[in-house]
Amino acid sequence: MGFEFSAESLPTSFDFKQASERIFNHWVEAGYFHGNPESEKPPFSIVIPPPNVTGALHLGHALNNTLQDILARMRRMQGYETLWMPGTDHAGIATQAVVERRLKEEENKTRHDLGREALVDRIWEWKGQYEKRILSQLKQLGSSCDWDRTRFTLDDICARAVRTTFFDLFQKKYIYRGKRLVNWDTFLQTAVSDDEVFHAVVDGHFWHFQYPVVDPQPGEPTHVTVATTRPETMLGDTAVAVHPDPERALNKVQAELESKLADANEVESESLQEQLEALAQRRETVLPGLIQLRDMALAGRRILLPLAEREILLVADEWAKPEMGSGCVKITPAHDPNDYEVGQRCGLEKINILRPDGTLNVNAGAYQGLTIKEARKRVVEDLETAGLMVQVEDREIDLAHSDRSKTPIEPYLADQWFVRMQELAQSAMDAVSDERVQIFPTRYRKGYLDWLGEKRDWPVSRQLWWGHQIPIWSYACQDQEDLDAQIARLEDDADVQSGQASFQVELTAELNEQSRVVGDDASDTFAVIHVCINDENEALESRFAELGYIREDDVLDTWFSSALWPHSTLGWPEKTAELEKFYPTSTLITSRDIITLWVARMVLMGLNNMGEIPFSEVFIHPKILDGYGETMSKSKGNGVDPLDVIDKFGPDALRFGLAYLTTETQDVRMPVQFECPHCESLMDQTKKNRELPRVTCKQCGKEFKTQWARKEEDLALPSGPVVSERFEVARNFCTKLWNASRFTLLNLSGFEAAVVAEDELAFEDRWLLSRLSSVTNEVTEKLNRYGYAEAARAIYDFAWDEFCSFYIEMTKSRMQDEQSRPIAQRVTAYALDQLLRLLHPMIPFVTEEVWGLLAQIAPQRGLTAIEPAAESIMLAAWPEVDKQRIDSVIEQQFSFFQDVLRAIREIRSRQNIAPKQEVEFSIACSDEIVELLKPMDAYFQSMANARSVAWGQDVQPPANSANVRIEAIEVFVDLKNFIDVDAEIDRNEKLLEKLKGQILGKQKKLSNENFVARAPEEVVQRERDGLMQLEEEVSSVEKALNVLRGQQ
RNA sequence: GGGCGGUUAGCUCAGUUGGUUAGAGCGCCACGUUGACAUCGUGGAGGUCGUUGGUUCGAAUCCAAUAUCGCCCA
Repeated sequence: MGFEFSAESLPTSFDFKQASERIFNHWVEAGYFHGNPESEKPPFSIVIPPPNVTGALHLGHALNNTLQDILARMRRMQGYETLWMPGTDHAGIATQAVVERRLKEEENKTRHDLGREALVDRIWEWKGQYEKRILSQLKQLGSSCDWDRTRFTLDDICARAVRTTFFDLFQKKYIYRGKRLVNWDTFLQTAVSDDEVFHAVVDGHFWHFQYPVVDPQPGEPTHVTVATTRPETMLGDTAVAVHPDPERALNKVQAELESKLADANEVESESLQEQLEALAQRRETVLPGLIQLRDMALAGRRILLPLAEREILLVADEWAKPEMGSGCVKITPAHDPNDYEVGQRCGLEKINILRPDGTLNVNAGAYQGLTIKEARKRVVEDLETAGLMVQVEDREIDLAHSDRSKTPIEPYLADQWFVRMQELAQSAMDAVSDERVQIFPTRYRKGYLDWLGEKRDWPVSRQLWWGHQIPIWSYACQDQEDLDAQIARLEDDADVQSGQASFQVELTAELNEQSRVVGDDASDTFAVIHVCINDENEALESRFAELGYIREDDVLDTWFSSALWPHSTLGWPEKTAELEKFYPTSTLITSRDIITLWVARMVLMGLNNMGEIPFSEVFIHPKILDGYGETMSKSKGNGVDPLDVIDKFGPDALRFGLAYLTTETQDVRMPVQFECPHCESLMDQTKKNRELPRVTCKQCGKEFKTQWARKEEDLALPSGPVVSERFEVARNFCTKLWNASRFTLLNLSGFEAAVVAEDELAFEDRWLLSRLSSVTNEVTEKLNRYGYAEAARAIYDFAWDEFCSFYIEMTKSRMQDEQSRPIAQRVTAYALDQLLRLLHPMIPFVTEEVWGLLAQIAPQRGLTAIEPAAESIMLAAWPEVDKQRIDSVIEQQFSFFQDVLRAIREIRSRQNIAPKQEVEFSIACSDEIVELLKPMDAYFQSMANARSVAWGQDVQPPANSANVRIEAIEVFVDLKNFIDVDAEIDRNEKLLEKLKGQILGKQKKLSNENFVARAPEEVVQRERDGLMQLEEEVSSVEKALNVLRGQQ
């Protein structure tokens, strides 16, 4: 037996920088990450929530992927054929916007200067760059994805799945075209989604003007007054609304004000009082008029829209607020979301007055061709000229802006493709209701079900160039004859008959009748025929093009392709071996903001395409917030790059730290710091300094750059990474594990594997094995239920407090002893082996490294059976719980030992006795406990430098002593001449006070008849026992005090 | 406006079905380096569990109201 480790060959900390890449490459090359569809093992599969290629990964991604990897690695060790499918998402609008913005910044060009093809090429370049970066980040994290299978939502395989799905839905008549109010960016000429809109307060005006009533009867008002911040929209007005029951509405407002007044303070009540008075006045002056107008509305009376000289309706709708302004409101359904709703409720026409570029269209009459700004000016002038302008107020306006172009958003009615959700949504609701799909934590079910329950049709068009172009070719028919001819031709078409293509007719007139949209181009079209083609088929596509069919420009919502992810990545619509083996997938791990956008849609698409749910469990994990409770983001500057954390603390520390934080209920707050690149000191990030391009270090006074650096002089500075101290715990833990391993390796010289018989085990061996079994059970169960933090805590506490602080300390003497060494070595090697396996899913790198080292000196090991160590810890079996080993008696006994040890240490500490100074102690306790503790005698020596002098019931305190009582055990430390009497008196007096307080509390409880009568017998008994115990303790403290006082 | 969640030590978080006067890590204080580990060891100080009311013999825990912060939806 020649091999042994030397202290020199094993550094005192794990060099992750040197080891990570080597270890990871080895795993990849050995093919451990590969999911084999031909395997006989039971499957376990996860699809990655594909990170989008807009930018690099942040800490939220690191968390998401760590959690997936922990499960994947555990399942692999448990003998499952595991597939973790990686990939990225094209993220239509976000990615295109980033590239367009750069194009503008760097070349001062718009996408129109480049054209569709060239722009898309640019975006592919961007994608290539960021995908590479993202995949590299995932790999540095240690993600055990099957990298050979990496997919992208816009690659050929995914594209085919999208095309097939769209065609299927089209055939099922789930796809239709309709109008929808979108956030229109007139600068970029595209719709942007709600979350790409920001609101900013700007200075504006509030114009009040009058519309004449058509044929007013005697006693009726001749005009109604309306107000708006956007006067030009009046050209698209189709109604004026008044509240259907203005009196009731005012009563309600009054009641609310009064109830507020009831419990308002003085300052508030003054203003509330004023509001109430104004309301009362309003009842006098405004209410009668509103009631009259309401009646006129019900009678179907009309208003004359000035300038346009059109008659519009007067309608009754709750959107009108009788407590505000004139109580009447103009309605422009095609250009305001609230008015759109009113339009839907009241069946109003929706008149679009805008062109995509933000100039006015033919519906604006004389104002056609003007920009919005010009039109506003002219409309205001013309209303003034007509004597209809009543008042102009200056007002701050909360205006929606496009995040992309920073220009104001115009609500705009646009053609959009929709997916009909009635049946699809129901199927996805059923899957969760009957628990084929389980969502954890369960509280997220409600949001999922509520959202799907609305069954709102899904608008899938995006006015972009980057994405899956909608595979529809449309033909506008001029009249019935044209339509009939086209239909006849299509019905005869061989490709239509063979199911390669499918068509739908959209009758424009009918559609316009339904929603009464007045557009600027639709009026002369009789009907539109839409043809959908089921696959990339250039011949077929160009044949339709030649027939005058025009391809839809828009692309599909990114979520459309992500919705197919669990089956598209496995090769659908081909019937692949992968689908057969790994679909449905086992679990989905994601964050809560996309439960509806993504999770719900995967369920319904999985059911539609595969006839089966895409996954049986969903785990929703917390979000990572900064120290102020704000979500981390690049744009705020409070984001942490996982690579910075990995660089500073190592991948294992990042992973363990994240797992340790993943509790069920809470989001994670993570205060972040800048690390000064000059002196390495940390500086708290504040709301102020996180926005600066350069920051001055408070420690050394030197400057460093941040992510905001743009100017050359800033960029020249070294960069200060953003990190968080919260990973220190995890880093320290990894180092602790490394050093415990190091100790073990150094003490395994001459190790020989052999079965260890039960009676060969020392007391502490049996204790450790008992604890190990309990912890194995706990870790396994917690991870099965996504209890990451609980599992991490359990294994952390065991490894640190039990394995290191006690077991290893106790083996130190055994390792020096020829006789006891072999058993101590075998148990230690076994325990370390098991501990490494339990930790491997969370901290794969350091465990793999130690595993390899352990194999050098203990290539075969085990307790009841000797087995050769697997070549990699990834191939090692997950520890089994050995229930036989769990021994509560031993654990109880061991805790007595720990208590006594702690008591001696405590006395040493409070008496300020130098560690090198040996002390003598005696223990007064029952014979049974003596029997238990006496075998541990040597450990009191080695772990507290204390020598026992007396044991048993008759032990009397030495003359100069300090004592600690633990239940029925009293520990005396003989202090001889170095006693600090005052310190002891002080401490005993404090203790006495505390004990008396506790006794008082218990006495009070027990003298409460209700308690004795109603509380369960065992609880009462526990109180009685506790009281007795306390009284005994008081008497020993009093005794000790007497002795001490005698010595003063 | 609706839904969900948080509020426990200076900081970040645990706290099973209600049952001894509430725990951890970091930070703080004191002491300590000849050999696994100073990214460490030993000991200590530190909390009327957001507020108010209720249920109960008993509430951090259950109920109601309220404040405040966050997220989602409209």
